[in-house]
Amino acid sequence: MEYQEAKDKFISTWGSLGTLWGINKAMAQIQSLLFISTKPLSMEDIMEELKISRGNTSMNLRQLMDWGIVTKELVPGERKEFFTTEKDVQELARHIAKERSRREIKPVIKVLKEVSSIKDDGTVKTKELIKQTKALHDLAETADTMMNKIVNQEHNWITKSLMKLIK
Amino acid sequence: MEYQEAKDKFISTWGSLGTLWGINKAMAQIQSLLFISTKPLSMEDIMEELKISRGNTSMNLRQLMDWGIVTKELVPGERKEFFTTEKDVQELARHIAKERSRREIKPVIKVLKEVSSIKDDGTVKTKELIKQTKALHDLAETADTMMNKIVNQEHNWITKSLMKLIK
DNA sequence: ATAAACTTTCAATAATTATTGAAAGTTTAG
DNA sequence: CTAAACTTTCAATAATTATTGAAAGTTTAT
Repeated sequence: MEYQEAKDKFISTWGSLGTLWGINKAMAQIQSLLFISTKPLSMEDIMEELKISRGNTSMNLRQLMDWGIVTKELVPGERKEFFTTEKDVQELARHIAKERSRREIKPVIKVLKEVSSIKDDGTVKTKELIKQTKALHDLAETADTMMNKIVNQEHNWITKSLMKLIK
Repeated sequence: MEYQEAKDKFISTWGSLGTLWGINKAMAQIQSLLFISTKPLSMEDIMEELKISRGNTSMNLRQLMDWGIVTKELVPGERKEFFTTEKDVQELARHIAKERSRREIKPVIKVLKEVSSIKDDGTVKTKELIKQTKALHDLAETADTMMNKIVNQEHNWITKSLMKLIK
């Protein structure tokens, strides 16, 4: 496999994985492109490489910046803006996990808390609703806490310790 | 908050969270409904409660069965089929994690492996592609392995140990 | 065997989500 | 100040994904 083929394969695979971390295809592809680029890219570069429109590029870059995984770079002597993504996978994972937790998981945990706290009117169905949503709440909260802690550790420390623990 | 309101809130919230674990709205809502039901439900029951068509119900129940989180129940003396979902959250999480890993994460890891194994032609951009996809490969593999192991443990054991470790 | 009870399939349609492109907005150089 | 270089916005459109409903298929009771 040659460079170009490998590059295309990476971008399209990583792009389609976007759903897994809750972002759309264009966003994921832009991030991929930046991730393997050896230098900051301009909007022009990105449009050209991915064959997407200016508007699309602009909107998705903005979202990537909102997620905190892409930043504007000022290149001296250049008028236009350049972009780079976080290059360290560990740091990238940290940002993504933190954002997903904030945007999606925490709000759900809140609802589960509310629902599981309704007053027990003594009926079987109410008891079941309370019991099951409570179980889900506890699971979601534990998972969320764990994920955030794991992802905030030093890479080697956590991998080593966990692997040892789990093996 | 009364039972009905709490129930509706739970079903719609959990339903919209479907994307987080890679399933569609109807699928997630059917699963939610079964999850808090005190008895197995028929297709008729589900259609009625969620106001969705017979076809939609049938297709989504099938998918839930493919995921291994919903099973057919035979009710003696009844002609139609009844459905139940896994009621234990731990077991539910295990199934979901296992399926997602198999369907989405493993294939991506495979591609990352291929891409990161292209021959180094000595150019800077090839070196960067190899380096970055390799880092991503290692991260994805570690995360996948960890997730699967964690989710396959006894509930209390893992929660206690991990919490102690991470605190 | 056949009719009723029930489930599945799938082409048509609806709903949602992503993308374009051109106009409006902003910044900088001269 | 103003024209050129560049970015953002957003209504229109395209692409994708979900949903319906009725016909076809299957199972069971008589």
